[in-house]
Amino acid sequence: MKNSNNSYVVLNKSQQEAVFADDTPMIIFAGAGSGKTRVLTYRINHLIKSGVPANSILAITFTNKAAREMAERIDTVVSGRQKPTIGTFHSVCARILRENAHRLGYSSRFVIFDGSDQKSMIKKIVKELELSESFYKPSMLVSIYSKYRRDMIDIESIDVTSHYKAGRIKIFKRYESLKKESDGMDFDDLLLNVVRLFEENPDLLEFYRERFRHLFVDEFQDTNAIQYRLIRLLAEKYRSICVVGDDDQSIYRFRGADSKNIELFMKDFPDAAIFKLEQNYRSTKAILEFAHKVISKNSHRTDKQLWTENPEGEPIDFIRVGSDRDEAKKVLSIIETEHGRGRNYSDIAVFYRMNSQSRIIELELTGVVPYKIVKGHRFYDRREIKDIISYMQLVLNRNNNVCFERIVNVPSRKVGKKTIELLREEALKNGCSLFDAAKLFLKKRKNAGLDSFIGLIEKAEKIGSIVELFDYLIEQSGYMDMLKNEGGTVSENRISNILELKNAIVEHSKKEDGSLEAFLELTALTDDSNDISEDNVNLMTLHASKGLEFPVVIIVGTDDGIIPHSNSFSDPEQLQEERRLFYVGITRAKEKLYILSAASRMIAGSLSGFAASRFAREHFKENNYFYFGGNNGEPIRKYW
DNA sequence: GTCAATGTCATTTTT
DNA sequence: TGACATTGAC
Repeated sequence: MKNSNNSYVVLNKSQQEAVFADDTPMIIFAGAGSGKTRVLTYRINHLIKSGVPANSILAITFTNKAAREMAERIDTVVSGRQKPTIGTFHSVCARILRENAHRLGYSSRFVIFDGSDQKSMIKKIVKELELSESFYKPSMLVSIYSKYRRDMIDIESIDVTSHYKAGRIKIFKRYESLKKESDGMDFDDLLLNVVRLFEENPDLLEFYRERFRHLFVDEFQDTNAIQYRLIRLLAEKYRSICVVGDDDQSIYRFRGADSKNIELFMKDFPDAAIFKLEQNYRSTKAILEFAHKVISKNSHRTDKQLWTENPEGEPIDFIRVGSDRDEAKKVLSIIETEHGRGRNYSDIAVFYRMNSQSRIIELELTGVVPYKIVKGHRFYDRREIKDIISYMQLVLNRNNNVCFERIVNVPSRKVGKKTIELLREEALKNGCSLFDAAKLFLKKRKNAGLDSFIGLIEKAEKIGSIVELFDYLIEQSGYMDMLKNEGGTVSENRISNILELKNAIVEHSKKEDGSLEAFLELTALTDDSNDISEDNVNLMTLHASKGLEFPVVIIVGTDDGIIPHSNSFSDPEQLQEERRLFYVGITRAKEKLYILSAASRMIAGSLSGFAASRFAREHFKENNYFYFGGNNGEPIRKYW
């Protein structure tokens, strides 16, 4: 077995202990870069070798990318045709639900609504109920509701004494019924419904306990209450469960992740064997020491100290410049310097706290240095892609009102607000979907555009091959023509995105389960499967950097108010999470780390001043000033 | 019903 | 800054 440096590796002592431990509940505390994926895959291979059927193993990862990586490393020679199930919580749950949707009153072709679907649904509901749009903000409602559901709070039980709460409850109820009507589930439903399914159907629970007799959970510190409940349900009987985590890398509290699940696990499985992986194989001593200084300021950590046999390495450069523009220029010059020293562009990554920071950096890099944004927008979130996918979803399930409304007038068929309003009334009256309402409507009134739309979808429903269906839809709907007529680079981009989607469909159709349903599921749950092959500088948020590593890392925006974000100032818990986020970013670096800070930047259209981040000031003592160094951006170097 | 111009508002992180 | 909604002219 080779590691990522392409040298032959063996397991160190603590790794071996974990890999070959008895099949009892176990928890592995794996520090950053300590080879946890290696341990996980070795252990899975070990189980298979010792006679466990590969297909009775379920490994849950945090991202689909991690799942793919792990799948590649599972020893297929040993497992033969059987394969372990590897996926994220959401994709595994979706699979379980497809097999049993009827028990919950869904069809097996139910649709998955992602975050932006949720937002637009809520927005529509607020309008429909004639509530104040400035008060009931979709994104806020989505997150409040998600929290309710994660905490398993029944909205019926909430007191509605205050009118704003009453409004919310109304919205949430309507949202629930809208989802049901459309035969759709959101991300929370995927998890909740599986828990419900298991708790209400002991036979099913038995079945899946048998099916997934051996459990592995990666990034355990980022599981939420429901996910933990699900794991416990499955694991209780056979108690073959291995969880891997690092409380220092818990950065998804805002999404309900609770590193207390680690304590809970140890309480629920008091006999769990505990392993610690503390040797780091990734970073230089300089980087690791800096990382440790940053994270050790947090309280309530499980005690551990990473160490490495790697060389001391280059010192960390802390660079403070005058403005965000200068910062971007500095990023460019660092990239050019590093590239000049013989590094590939793909060896370099730039991390930022928020997506909006990427723009100014892109401005400097475009045309000079090749770069790619790692899931800035997910590919499947792009407008043209969502449009086309909506077409396909509607073909699959004509009750999907959300999709119907999205595309009935794209490209323009002269079906505007007024017509849709009429269709809604019709649908309400007859208790049917918008699609069927449209058919009824057409019996009474002429509407050429709507008529052609209905015809388009009904014809499409008869097409068997998904590739043919795709071609039919983009051509006959007039979508391609619309883009071609628009002209301009934006439209050209959209066209090439659609062609890329076609590639994905062609690829998909060759797969074992090449169905349209399976494809649509992929689009809802997949993070960008972006080609790693090309030589690009990687740009991404700190969150997106988790699980990755790069020889050179540049962290920008290390200012008080950005990292840590100003929203966290008042909440010590939140502040600790920001520190962990910074720690995650630092520990991605293998050889060289640059920390950048700017004294002023444009935020939301206005210029504001920033002090260097407290996380940096603690260590780079020379920089106790609000502003220094002008625009020259000479690094302040710190040697340890 | 469409389009362009103007106005308003928000900015954390994501499966 | 720019995404997005609303307004007003055709």
